[in-house]
Amino acid sequence: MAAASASAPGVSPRLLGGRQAQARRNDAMIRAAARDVFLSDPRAPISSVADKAGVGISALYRRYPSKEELLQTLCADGLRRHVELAEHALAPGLDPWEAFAGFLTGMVEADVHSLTVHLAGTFTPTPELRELAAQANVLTERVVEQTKAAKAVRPDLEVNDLPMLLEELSAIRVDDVERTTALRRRYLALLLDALRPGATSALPAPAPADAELGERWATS
Amino acid sequence: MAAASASAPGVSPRLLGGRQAQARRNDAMIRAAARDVFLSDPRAPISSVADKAGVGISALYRRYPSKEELLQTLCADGLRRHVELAEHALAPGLDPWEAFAGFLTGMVEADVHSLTVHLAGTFTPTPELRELAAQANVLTERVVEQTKAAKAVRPDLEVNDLPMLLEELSAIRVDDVERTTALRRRYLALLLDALRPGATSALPAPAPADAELGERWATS
DNA sequence: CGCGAACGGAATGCTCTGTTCCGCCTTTGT
DNA sequence: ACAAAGGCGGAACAGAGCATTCCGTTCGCG
Repeated sequence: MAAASASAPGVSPRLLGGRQAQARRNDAMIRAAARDVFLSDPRAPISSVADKAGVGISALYRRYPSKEELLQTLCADGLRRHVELAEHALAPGLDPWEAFAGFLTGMVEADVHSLTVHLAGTFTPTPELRELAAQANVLTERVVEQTKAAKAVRPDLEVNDLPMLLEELSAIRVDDVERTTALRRRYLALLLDALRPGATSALPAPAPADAELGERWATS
Repeated sequence: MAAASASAPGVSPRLLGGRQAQARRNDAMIRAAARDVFLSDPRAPISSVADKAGVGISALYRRYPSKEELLQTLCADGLRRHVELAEHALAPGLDPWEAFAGFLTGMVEADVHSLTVHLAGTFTPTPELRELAAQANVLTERVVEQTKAAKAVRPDLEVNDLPMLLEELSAIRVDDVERTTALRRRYLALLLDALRPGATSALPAPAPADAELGERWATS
């Protein structure tokens, strides 16, 4: 995944168009590379994205006028995924616990938290971003409410616990990406065991307040 | 805690010695400031330590020849605390679960993980550090073994899970330090609920291997 | 065969930091 | 009372890291 296609002269001769095809391929490579790189280090230099994508820096700047816009794009992608997952969990007919657990699982697998909250400090949010974030917030609240209403989680769990729990899980990280996912699954399972209703000890402090979560995504 | 004592001329006239007393006070201030600062950001500049301590940069460099040595000192402090806590948990006569839970609680309250693992990337470990780390490792293993032998934790918990779980907990962080501790207590309680033995789901992936933990503290 | 979109990657200018250095102030020894 | 010396504050220095710009090159297409 280092630098394969863009530099070899005769490789894969015009399977698709020519220059335009490369451009479209580069588009995808860059998106993917940016996701990978910034997922593992939100403050990574833009050159490492170019390196990972196997393209030059100009290819990057041709598409995104600045690093900030690239990050905003990635963040928006993450928020959209967040919304999707919440909507799926709210679909009628699902087992409440399965819906809730599936929501968390999806959030962890897509590393939505890293894509949104971790990136949030590194650029100024656009109105669109705020809009998406507000939407994600509302839907997430609804998911938690639905689950609590069905008594499918311990009653002392609050909405604002979720970002913190996701923060915990996204701190799990080893060099290998797939192994990281596997490990996160392990500790998510542990977490889910603790969240199931049943004889459990009382939680010793109130859940995070909105302000403590950084209110990066104020509901405004 | 900004800059109170060091700059006002007539304040607190020689309550203790004179220059030597200030030096000793600075010593403590600097240690504490460094702990606070690097705990909340392992890559913080050294000037922010000086600022937080309310002293100039020279006061710092008088004591520690370089940033690296300061970090090494802090890390050693953390490891020593780690060893203490493990030894305490191994003291005979304690309830196995209480010993284990107390160990984790102590590790979290002192933020040992941030002091050791998080700092570990930012300097080259000294032999003394390696020695301490090896000791901490061995004792921690013993704590887990003791707890598992007493069947006081779920059987699928492994020693190498602990660093990851501590990593999770040290990801909990808000601006206010005390509130951070309180929140960590909350999520530690959640975690302990999941660790207690009982009807729990199987964990879906093997625990971290030594190498995956970064083997920063190789047992050598 | 020539035009121009798309690139690669060096060059630029700026910011951030570890470390050094210099002049000042306050004890302390005589 | 005075001069030397320990401590100190903070400006100055040097170097690294990075976003962004710029220029020469490549290659498909008309």
